[in-house]
Amino acid sequence: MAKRINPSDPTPAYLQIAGDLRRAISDKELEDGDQLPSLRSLMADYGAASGTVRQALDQLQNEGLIIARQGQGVFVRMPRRLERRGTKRHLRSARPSATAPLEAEAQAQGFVRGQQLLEVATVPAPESIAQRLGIEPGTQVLVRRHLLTLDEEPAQLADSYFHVAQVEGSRIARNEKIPGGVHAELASVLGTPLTHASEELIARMPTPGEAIELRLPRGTPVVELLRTIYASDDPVEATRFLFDGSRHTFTYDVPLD
Amino acid sequence: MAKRINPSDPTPAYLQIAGDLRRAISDKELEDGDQLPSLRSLMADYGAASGTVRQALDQLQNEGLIIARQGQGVFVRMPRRLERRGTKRHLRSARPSATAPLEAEAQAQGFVRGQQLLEVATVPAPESIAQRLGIEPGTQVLVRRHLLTLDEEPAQLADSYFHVAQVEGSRIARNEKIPGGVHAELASVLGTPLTHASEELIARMPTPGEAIELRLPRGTPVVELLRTIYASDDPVEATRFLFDGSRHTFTYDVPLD
DNA sequence: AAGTGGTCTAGACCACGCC
DNA sequence: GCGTGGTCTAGACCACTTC
Repeated sequence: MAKRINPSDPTPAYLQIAGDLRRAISDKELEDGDQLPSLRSLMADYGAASGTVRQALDQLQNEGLIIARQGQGVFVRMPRRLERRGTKRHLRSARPSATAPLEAEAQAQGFVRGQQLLEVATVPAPESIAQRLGIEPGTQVLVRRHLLTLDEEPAQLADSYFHVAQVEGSRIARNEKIPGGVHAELASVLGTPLTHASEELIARMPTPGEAIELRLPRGTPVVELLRTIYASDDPVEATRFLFDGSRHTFTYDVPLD
Repeated sequence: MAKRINPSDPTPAYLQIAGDLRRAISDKELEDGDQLPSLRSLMADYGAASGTVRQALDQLQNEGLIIARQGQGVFVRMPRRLERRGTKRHLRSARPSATAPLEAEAQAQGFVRGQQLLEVATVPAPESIAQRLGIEPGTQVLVRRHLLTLDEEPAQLADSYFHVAQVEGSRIARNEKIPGGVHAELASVLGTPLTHASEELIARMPTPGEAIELRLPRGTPVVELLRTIYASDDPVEATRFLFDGSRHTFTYDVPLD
């Protein structure tokens, strides 16, 4: 490693230090989980003040390359990603109830997947949901909130919204898991199959509240995904997903012509 | 605004300051483009040292909420997003040459879209591309590199890779724009239509180099999208897109059953 | 107790944009 | 010239983890 600041280089010292460390990581001198030199030893190595070295480490944290753990040290961080298939996936009105397909998919990729039903409630529809369900904002809707984990770590929030009139009295409106899956249940309650869905994704930085819910370290973007499910062109479910962006990849099939 | 640090609150002072400013933004006291109080006036307001106020502003920059411009001030930042449709989009082997569909789409959304062909070259295939084209890494492939702009600002990089044998001698291999579009040309060169594509997206923070190429302020994630185009199950093109995550949304249609 | 990262001070000086 | 943000110092003290 360079361990020297070049004063004739106009690059700020903290970026020179960050650059040295970044190169060490991309050259695999330091790999996932490895500990970086301590803040104090970097100060000594480079002859820099603590604030300067901190800036360098902050920079790399914000790039998502390292994670600092108080009392322990600073470590390289390169999490694996779960592939989420947007097509030919789990969305089937008739579903083999052996093992849930999402479960199997995660297992095949070597993850332990967990799912918690956090809440079932009736609430006024948020703007983005109302728009997609084709109702006025503020109309009462039923919401089922889930938290999903990968390898025991929170990785995804999913809030699914339904028209109250369509699901009241059904298992969907009760605070309990639905063994065959919500979509099979929804199709059966409606008496028509679910025909298609549309998905809209954006990437952004999390709000502080979201960062806490998903336990996101600095430098981790989230992917917000809005999925609308239709039965014969009528929107029957709208779900707002919030994914840990560092631990997912999203795939879609696109037919041409 | 609060303008006061509560010493009995265990929340660090810089997060209290950031919280005050964040609330002002989300409550629309400060809107897109508005200038925040200067660093020095915040120091005076809160009775905090410069470093502390800077930490607060850094925090908000990393959330993508504000942008600091040296010599000018700190401003609220909420850019609009271009919708990129993953389905029924521009990918047609026969394409009406009136106005390019992507162009029309951007215009309909009120953006001025620009496109530059940066380079056409033959290079060894990067790992991720080789994998998707079904060839050995390092095999020579033809690449066409584009930079796309929205409202005169760089917003997207796109590197499209082709099998050398399939495109040599065609207009695709020459350093010039292709009026009817690359895909119509590719289908005609191959003598078969393009049948389908797959897209894989990840969200992450940019490398410093990428941040410069796309002129990304701090707190802006990128979306890296790998698209593979097939003609009868044979991969014929692989493109690596890099989007300014703050200025795009991605939409897909998902058929069910 | 010793070592780690996290916060904060009270400055100095630099670089940039605008009038 | 003046006001803006950007970098940096040389510390102090706090919070957390490990032994």
